[in-house]
Amino acid sequence: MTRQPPTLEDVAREAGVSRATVSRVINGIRNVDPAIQDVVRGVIERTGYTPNSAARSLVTRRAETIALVVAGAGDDGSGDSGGEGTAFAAQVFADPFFGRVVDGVITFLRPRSMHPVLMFAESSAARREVVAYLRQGRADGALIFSTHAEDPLPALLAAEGLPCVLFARPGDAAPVSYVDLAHQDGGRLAAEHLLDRGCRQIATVTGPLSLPAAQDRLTGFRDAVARRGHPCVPFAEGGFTHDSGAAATARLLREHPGIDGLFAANDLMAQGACQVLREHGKRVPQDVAVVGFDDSATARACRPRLTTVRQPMEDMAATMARVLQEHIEGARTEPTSVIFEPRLVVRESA
Amino acid sequence: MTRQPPTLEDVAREAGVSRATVSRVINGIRNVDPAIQDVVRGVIERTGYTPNSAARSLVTRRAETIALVVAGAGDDGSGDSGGEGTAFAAQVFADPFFGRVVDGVITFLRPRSMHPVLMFAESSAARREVVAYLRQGRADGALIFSTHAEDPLPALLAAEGLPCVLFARPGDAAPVSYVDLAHQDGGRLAAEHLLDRGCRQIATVTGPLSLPAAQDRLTGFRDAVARRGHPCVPFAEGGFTHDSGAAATARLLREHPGIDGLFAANDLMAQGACQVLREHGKRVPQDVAVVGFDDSATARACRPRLTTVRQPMEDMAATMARVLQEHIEGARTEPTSVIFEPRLVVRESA
DNA sequence: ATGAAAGCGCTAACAT
DNA sequence: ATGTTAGCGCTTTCAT
Repeated sequence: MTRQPPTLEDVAREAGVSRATVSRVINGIRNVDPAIQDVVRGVIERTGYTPNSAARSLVTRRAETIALVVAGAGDDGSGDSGGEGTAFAAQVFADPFFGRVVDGVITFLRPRSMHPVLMFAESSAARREVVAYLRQGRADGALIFSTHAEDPLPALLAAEGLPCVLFARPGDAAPVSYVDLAHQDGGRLAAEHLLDRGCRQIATVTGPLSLPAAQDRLTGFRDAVARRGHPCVPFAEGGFTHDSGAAATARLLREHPGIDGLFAANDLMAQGACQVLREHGKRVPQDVAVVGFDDSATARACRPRLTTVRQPMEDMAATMARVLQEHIEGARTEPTSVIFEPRLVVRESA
Repeated sequence: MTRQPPTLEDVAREAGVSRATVSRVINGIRNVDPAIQDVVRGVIERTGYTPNSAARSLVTRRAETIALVVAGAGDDGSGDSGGEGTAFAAQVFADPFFGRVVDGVITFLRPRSMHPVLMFAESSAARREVVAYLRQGRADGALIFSTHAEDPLPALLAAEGLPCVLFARPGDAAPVSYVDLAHQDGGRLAAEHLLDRGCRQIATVTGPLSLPAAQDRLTGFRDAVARRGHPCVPFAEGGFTHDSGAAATARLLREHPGIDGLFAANDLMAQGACQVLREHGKRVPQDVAVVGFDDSATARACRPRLTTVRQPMEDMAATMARVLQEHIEGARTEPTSVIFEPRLVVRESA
């Protein structure tokens, strides 16, 4: 029979004051006699008292928790496909990109003693679960990372008036805040670097073109190249995965064996591209220069090390958390957007 | 002024029954007239009622949440070093290994509508935070993944009687449940494969030898090799990171240029090893066969694809969640341990 | 500056 | 089978 943990009541009795006073001391509210404060703090220390957070949330209506949701495709119009986990998680975390996101989020949350709950919204059942979670007050808001455009989740949340902030501009112009990168500028940076290096036949492996981000990187790249006198750029669509990058590069090479410069829309694909190039007897960067995107851990780990367009993921994620917090506190009522600038990191591949 | 969300009371009034009855319907408790059930469900549907989870937790004393904690070194005896995030997160997620963990955990949690809160415990302040979190009742238990042995966290939790399950046997024999891999068998698998392949001069790049897992992999490897007539095996200690694997391999090569078989204690290091070998003009696997460990995403992504010892991470993580759940429910009171068997996955590197 | 008292929304005995 | 009642542990007016 382990004894019940002490409550506010216990502390109050022990300290010879009222619950209200103890509560004030705990929440750092002014107007409490310093002497009493000491007594109370002493009792708290001695008893090892910890406030019960359910009781507190019940009255403050705050969970001090936010949902960190990774949203994917999957529209299984069906009802609740129920249980079973999801290789989706492993897939998402395979791109080290997400580690930097978590890092940025934690940096903001920790000093405010808020905490992130990890959620996946890859099916309509899972999306409903996210909405329910917030409506139950288990989280005060959501940070959403969609791997596909046309994600229905933001609109669902907006319709319920639940605070949320997206990573990347929503496809359907839902009225929600978002943080994004100037992807076109990123594409331009890559193009100019390849051009400046003297590449004459350049091509690009894009991300899924249903994603605005992938579109924009392509557009920025293409425009910059056109501005330098190359009217059309061969491209092949990939899926932001290692294997899709390799496959796309193989296709590109079949049509255009003379390529000497390649821009892959993320590092994973750039790595796949380098491998295929090598298999085709091309040296990187001597025969073909390759530029990636993101600057994820893999960019430094592979050989040659990747020259890449870096997104300041940590800052972007922390900013998302900050904006979300403003919405939660009511300090901000209208949706806003914050756009970050990418920068080129030159290593060995180009 | 947005209207308050409906409460149980509202639903009860609307349905013409008592709160208790509505509560019974929601919690699926028998002994409720089917007709009434329908009415109640109708009202819930119409009003969009969602139970407030703080209120529920207050009485059930369950948060339906577990802490997913990644614990690291850092003993800053100092007080609260306070705020600031941690590149620790990015570092941890850089090993795709963790994605599989999340996958396994979610698989178990989701059907039980429990949720994971992500926490990092890399400093003593952060460890205290984890303990406080559980004591506040914000999570019902913790799943702990330590990157270093001698982690003080398990003992702290055990001392408070807070439910937790570790990944890997604790260094200090804290009285807590854990799930682990038969690392020695893994080392043996790697050794036998290299030997069967005909390697004559084999060596190994170990993990941090302060970690029991790294020790065991080495021991299993060494014993198996000895059993086949090779009394001593050269080894170099790494740190489970890509770069440390590369560095350790370089050292090994300096002393033993004739190596023709190499076992790296994880895939990240195996990848680093392959790169260094190539730089030394050695082909993998023709000149040197390389075996990794984990079977993380990188094993399939790098070239040559890694032959590696697979840990069933998803199953292990799901098992951790199951055991934790048993502790939380009180269905299990004594600590237990579950050991999984590794298996060899043969690809191209050996 | 401090205390008394009224809930927050829910579950769980207990009574019927 | 359903309703009544008593809290769960905390914050927060409102008095004093």
